[in-house]
Amino acid sequence: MSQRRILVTAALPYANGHIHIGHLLEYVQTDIWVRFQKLRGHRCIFICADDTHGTPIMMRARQEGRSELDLIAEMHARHAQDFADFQIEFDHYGSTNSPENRVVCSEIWRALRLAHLVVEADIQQLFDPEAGVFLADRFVKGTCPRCGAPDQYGDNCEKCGHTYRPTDLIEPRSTISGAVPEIRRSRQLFIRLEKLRPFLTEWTQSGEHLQREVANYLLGNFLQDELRDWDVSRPAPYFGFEIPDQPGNYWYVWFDAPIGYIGSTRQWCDLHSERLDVWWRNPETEIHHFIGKDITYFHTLFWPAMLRTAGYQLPTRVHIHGFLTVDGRKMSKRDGTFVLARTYLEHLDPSWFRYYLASKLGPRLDDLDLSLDEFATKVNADLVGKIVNLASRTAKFVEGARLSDRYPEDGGLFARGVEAGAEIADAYEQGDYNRAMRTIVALADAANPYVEESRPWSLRNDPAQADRLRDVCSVALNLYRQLVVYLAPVLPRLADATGRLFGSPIVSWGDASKPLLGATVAPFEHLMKRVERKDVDAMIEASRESAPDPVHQDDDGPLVAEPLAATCAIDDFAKVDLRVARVVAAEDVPQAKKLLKLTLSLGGGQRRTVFAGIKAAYTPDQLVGRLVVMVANLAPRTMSFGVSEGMVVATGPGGKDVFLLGVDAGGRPGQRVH
RNA sequence: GGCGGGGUAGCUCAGCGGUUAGAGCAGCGGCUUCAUAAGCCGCGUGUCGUGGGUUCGAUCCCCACCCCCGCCA
Repeated sequence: MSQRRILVTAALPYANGHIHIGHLLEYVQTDIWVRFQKLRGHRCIFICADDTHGTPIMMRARQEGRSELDLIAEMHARHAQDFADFQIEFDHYGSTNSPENRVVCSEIWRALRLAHLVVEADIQQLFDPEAGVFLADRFVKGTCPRCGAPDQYGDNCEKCGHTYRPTDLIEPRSTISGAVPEIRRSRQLFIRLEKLRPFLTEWTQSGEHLQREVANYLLGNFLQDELRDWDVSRPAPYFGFEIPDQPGNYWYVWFDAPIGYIGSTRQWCDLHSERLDVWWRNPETEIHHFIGKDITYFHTLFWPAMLRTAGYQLPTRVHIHGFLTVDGRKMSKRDGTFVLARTYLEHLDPSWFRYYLASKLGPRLDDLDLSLDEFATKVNADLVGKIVNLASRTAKFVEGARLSDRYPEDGGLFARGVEAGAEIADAYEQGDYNRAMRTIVALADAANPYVEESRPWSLRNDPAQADRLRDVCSVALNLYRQLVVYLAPVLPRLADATGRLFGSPIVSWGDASKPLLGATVAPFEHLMKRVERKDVDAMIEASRESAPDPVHQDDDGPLVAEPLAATCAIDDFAKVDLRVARVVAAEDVPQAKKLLKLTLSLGGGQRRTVFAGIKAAYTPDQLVGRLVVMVANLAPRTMSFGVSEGMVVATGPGGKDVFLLGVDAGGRPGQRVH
């Protein structure tokens, strides 16, 4: 078997959120494949990175009052820790916001320009006048123009499935500020994919680049008709890379994200004195992308088009998987099935999850169901009951002693395991992990009766049978070790522990075909715990978000529009001096569109002048005499109409929908709000 | 609507032209007691979605239909 050179990627997780078990399906799947290839002795590197650009990152950073760089640095560290704790081992985990990535983006961009694939066009887009940003589809909500369902996103209606443009929405609202968006024109840059349609048709339909159903899907849905131009620029403000030959415009996050595969490889190359071209411009290198079905066309149309144009090697294969469901349903925060990686780790062993996924994963893009009952029974029955049990029921009989120097007669069990190795390897190679697991468990099913019939627990009572006892245990432990070699891509921790048990680490697939002879057996350490249903339940409970109030059916619109801020300390809160104040005078500011001038009394002759943006919601005479809450220690601010000495607090999305906070009966001007 | 995938034992699934259709889990009975209440043995008359067709022979091929699921920038 000649050594292959293989570059593997998993999709770059977005730096806007934490890793959850749905993400982990992909990283575990990929990590297993990579570990398998390495175990087989191939040269294989696993490259990934955080995907850091785009409007959601920008908005979130803004809401949290920090820089984008600060946000993505924190997420990078958290992601890396979550992955490491799930035993997902990258050769390099970079960031799309790196100098290396910018260089590769520029280079690919130049190639696209040279190939005359970049065109300009004016488009109409919704713009949030309050936040000052153009609104991506998912930042606009409104009423579906076809079926009238309220509260639908800007791209399609969840109720009737109709797709439309955000400008088609009835009564659109920005989910960022709640403002009514304006339609603005912007000049943007597009990639003319249509020119590459013959190439893409050929590439997607030939060889083993894609799963058959994916190739059919592309042919039926996209490649049949003229390909639309792909909008790859975004006007400022945008968190990303500015386009060198188009100042004030940025590459759309989906342009630089896949390029991150190359950018991150480049960082790895610099760290390891490797040449990028060996990995990305060499037909002898295999490139494998693992992705979820939701981002299929980015990786099977746009990405090959970019690679082709810039002279990079095309993917050998794009491995596409389905989504993770829990107990047959979409992950849901309310059901507690939207489980963060961190929450899982607080309750359960990551090895269990890796094994469960492996036992269910196949080469196709079906969704994978995490049935919580099955999770517990499968792990307990297969791993603990059958496989690990082979060691735990025999190792202590030979603790501190040596295994036989010649492999004893075992009725052909070990040889059968060697033979099965080829099929197991083939299954791993194909991504048919469930077949691999079934084959491995079947070997364990054959090994346990051997122990049963050989009765080592009886043999140890008779000193004359010492050799026989050692032989029986040598067989059982070698069969166990053989299985662990086959499981090593899935259960690296178990492989490590097994290596320690025999003082001989598992380093290659070939370790499964040679019995370990004469090795000294170390004191037995527990290899794997059973899954306790109560721990699973506790994890679900910890993930559950409280059910909505049964009487007040409040929707999640406000929280979606403005997610909760980061935790602050009580001292932070105390810095803001909120006071009850009485409005003693209120007058219109004719030159201002939004403002009223309020005179507030804090009692005892203390007066403050405050300009409040509530003109659309209140008339002056509605306000005079009432109590409001004001920020009393806000630094005064000079406005063109005078100095504002604080602010009144209010809620609501803005415009006419502004609601002042009141004070229940008994509150008095000057009292502090605690 | 179009395209794709699927409908096999109570549950999860394997098998995909050929001997009486399989495995795991669950259930029942027994054995064992080395092991983390683990293990071993035994127990399945299932219209292989429905109706036609091809064939010596169909769960497996062909046609029609029914039902589920996914996708449709």
